[in-house]
Amino acid sequence: MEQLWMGDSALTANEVRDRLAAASAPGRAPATTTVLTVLSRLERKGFVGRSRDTRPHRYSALLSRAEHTAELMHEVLSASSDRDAALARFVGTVSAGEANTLRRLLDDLVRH
Amino acid sequence: MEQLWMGDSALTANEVRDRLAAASAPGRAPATTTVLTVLSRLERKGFVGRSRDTRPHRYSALLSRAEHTAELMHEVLSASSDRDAALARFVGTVSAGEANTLRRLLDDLVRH
DNA sequence: CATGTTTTCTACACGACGTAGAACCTTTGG
DNA sequence: CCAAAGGTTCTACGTCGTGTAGAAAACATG
Repeated sequence: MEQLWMGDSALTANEVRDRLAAASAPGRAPATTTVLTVLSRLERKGFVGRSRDTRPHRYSALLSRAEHTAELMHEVLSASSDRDAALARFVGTVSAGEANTLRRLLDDLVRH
Repeated sequence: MEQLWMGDSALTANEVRDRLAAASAPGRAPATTTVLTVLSRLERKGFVGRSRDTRPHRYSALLSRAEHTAELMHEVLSASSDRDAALARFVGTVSAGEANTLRRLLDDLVRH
């Protein structure tokens, strides 16, 4: 359900419904109220924000997809008692390409 | 509920119950059947294995805590459309100490 | 103010989970 | 060999998150 956030930003409930309808199978088009319910719940959980002043409220993701993923990874890692061991296992199973990406990222970190 | 697995390994349901009782508040001691139910569910989900031949069945975690955490991190990462962006965000928010840990781990990767 | 649009309220089904009693199976002391 | 003790499975209930949406309330506007 979050997929659409990460795409653009600040959409109305109806725009979201339309995109969902377009993206999913013909029959699987959710009602606007459904979208609004989900949106409200996501707002309560702090995942999306909305402009209450404009009339058709506009919703937007508070965190980008990447940020959200990174935050989740941190949560998962924090839940582990031995963070270093978990990191080791993690690094030990990334692809070669991703290992290189990580190296580059860490190098960039050094130069502030 | 998994915490105990990661501690030792191959425990009976009663041993698990005892440890839970010891570890949690006095009143909060789960019944043995509760432990067995949870254990069975975890087995069904592939998180724990059990020796069905020995009479008090012995249960053990199939993955260590660290392995499990690493696997979860990979799942989270895989759910992201832009893995590199997510990794970048992740690396950008680790502590300095963990950044060093990562560097060391990546270096070790090179020497097989 | 009537009508169409937007949002909130309320509600239901479903599955995951913690919880555990009842019933069933196994072992073992007598 | 059998009954009691111990272990395991079956069944079940309450709670929670989530997808779903109708009914009702709030609004904008001609």
